[in-house]
Amino acid sequence: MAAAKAPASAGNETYLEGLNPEQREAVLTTEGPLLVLAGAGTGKTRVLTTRLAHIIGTRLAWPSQTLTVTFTNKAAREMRERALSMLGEAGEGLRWLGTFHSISAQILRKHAELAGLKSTFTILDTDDQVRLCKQIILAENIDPKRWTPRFLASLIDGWKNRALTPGKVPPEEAHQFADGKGITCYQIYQNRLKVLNACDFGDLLIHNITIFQNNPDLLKEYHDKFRYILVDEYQDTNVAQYLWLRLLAQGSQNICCVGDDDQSIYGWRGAEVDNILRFEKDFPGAKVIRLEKNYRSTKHILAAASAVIANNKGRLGKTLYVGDDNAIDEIDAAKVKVRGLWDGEAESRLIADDIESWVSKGGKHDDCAVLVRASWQMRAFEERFIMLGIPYRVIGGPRFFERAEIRDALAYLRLVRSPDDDLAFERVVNQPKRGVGNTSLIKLQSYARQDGRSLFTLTPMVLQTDEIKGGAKRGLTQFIDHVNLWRDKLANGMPHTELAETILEESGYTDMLQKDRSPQAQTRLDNLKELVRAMGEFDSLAGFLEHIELVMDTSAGGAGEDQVQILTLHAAKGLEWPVVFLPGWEEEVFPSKRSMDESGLKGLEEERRLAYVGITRARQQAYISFVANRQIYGRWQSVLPSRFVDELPHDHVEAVSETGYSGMPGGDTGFTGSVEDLGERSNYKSPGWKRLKENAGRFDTRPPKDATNLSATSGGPETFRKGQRIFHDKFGYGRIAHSEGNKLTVDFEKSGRKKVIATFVQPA
DNA sequence: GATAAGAGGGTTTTT
DNA sequence: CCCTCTTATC
Repeated sequence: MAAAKAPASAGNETYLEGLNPEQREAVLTTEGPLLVLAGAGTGKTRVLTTRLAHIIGTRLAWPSQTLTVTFTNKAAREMRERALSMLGEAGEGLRWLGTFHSISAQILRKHAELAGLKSTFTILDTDDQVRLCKQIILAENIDPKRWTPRFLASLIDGWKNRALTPGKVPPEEAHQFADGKGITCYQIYQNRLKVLNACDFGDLLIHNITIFQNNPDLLKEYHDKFRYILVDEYQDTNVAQYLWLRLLAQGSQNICCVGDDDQSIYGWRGAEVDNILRFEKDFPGAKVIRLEKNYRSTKHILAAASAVIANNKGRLGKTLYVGDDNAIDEIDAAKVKVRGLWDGEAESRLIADDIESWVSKGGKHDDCAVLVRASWQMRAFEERFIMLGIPYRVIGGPRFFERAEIRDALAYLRLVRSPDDDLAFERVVNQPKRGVGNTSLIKLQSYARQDGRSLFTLTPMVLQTDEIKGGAKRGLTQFIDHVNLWRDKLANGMPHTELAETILEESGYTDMLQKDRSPQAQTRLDNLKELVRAMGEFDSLAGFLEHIELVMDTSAGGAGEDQVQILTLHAAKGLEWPVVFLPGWEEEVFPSKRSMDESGLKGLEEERRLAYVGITRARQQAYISFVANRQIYGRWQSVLPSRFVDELPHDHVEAVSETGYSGMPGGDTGFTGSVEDLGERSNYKSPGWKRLKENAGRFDTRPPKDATNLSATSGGPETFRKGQRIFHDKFGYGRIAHSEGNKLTVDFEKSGRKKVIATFVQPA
């Protein structure tokens, strides 16, 4: 971009072409609170980046005097890249650009003692939290089956999202858990964290808030430090984050938030859309500007997304329109395609084919993304892509840092750095096996509880008594000695990667895996090597631990390669691609059953916003698909098309049934045309669709093993027509020979053989 | 205390 | 279906 080289103040103007003069001035006016309400693809991030560049470029503040907050690490990374490309060297030193959590962690490290912590505190992940909750539940004699640790953890999380410390939880809510013990557990939990010298994600913000509230002088320092505050995705802030921002913004009042109420998709994590609706009240004198001109997508994509989101009540409401200078020639723009298929395999096959043909026409894999509702849906695509050799990258997915071996290695490192970290101690004290079993651990824990000291500091004293004998004693002694030795090495300046290797070697962990002949063992060793490699990118152990505790991000490698991206809808927010595939639009999958069970209409509306986010990720072409049968958690189920499919506007959507699935309107005739043409056949009125609905859940429609690649059939055995042409991966093209009873026989052209390809079983 | 087999429970999204 | 936690047995 040419603007990168131009003087900052002049160059930045070119980034704001779509804004009217008044809006442009507001963005570049640097005084007072500003809210930018911006629909999808209207250049939200660009506005924010431009403002940041303007502030720095015109020397209103040094980079280190600006605070820029995002929600995801990916967004932070992107923001930094964009700012640097606009500013060049002037942008060096954007120290306070990051996620809410990473920035508040930085601040907390500096003033940890004000929150009763040491600056080496560890940050617990979800798994640690749940384990801690379990211990508390057991200690309090609560039935862990009736009141699960997970539930307690989410309850506490919810309170922290709303900035409720144990003293502030409303009494009626305190009774939600184990007949009123909820608040007690919360209190114990907090006390335990203090002893462990640890905090969880929520604490990072809560501690910040308390420290600021109790130390006005310190807060004043931060007011002076942060002269300009910029916030991305404001609609996703929770109460704690809002309070944190308000405290920091009290000084300069120069806070600029951008957001879109239609893209609020983190309600389950405590996000309050209210924050954005209330902005003008919270920040008196605030300017509000609206961006409604979309630069990203074709009119069909926009129309489809708008029509779906229009079904939501309780939104600010805005009308997006297509910029006349959009890259895509409007005349040639393709409609959004909606496709019904037999099962998930057919779906992944079709999508893989589409990607191949896109690439054969000169497109890149990079241009394509598959956006799913839940990560279990990713596997089908991975399998197909591997089979065809399509390069792909999973973003998010099963997380590297959540693997057992990685967590073990990290626990060793944590313990070396922070001896009070009991959770780390418990995790690795007998891993690999050292003869320290449950009994010994319970003994140690009861002593530790009495003394109020950590396991690690207390164990040497217990070892001097005869309380623990034999193998357990030997194991513990060796363990303690090792950790002390490693700690010395760290203190004496051993490089952290070398330390990690030493620990893995001397603890016997590598040995254990090498002796393990199971197929996973090699992967685990590889993962550990990868971990050490990743550590090398940081210059200290502290820096590394800080990073992984917060980031837990696997997307580091592989960026920039030409790969199809597979990710969840949540992870896709803020990103865009020319071609976007949106599979799995079935009731109970998307909108997700769980979300609707738990949050009813509110949940449904959030799911719909997710659909809106999904569609608007596409620049040129969006493909929506649903299937008749889906394997969910190992069980075959017949499923219905999502209600969101029905909400799509007929004028802008093309219904395609390339595979002869008669559950799809017109599917049994191989029809291709507009949804409007299908008229009354759509909206569940087609015979196949109707039957699907009636028979939902009644048939076990699993095809026999040798016909798993079946790609053309219908909603039930009686819907097959003789002579109907179908395709089967293994046997090629064929025509239906008989549909008798519950068996379907096909005549295959290539082999000339008749074959039973599907058996329908009606459960008793 | 270690190991193997069995029962039971939970299956969304993320910092 | 997969993973964890519990129980039984050595």
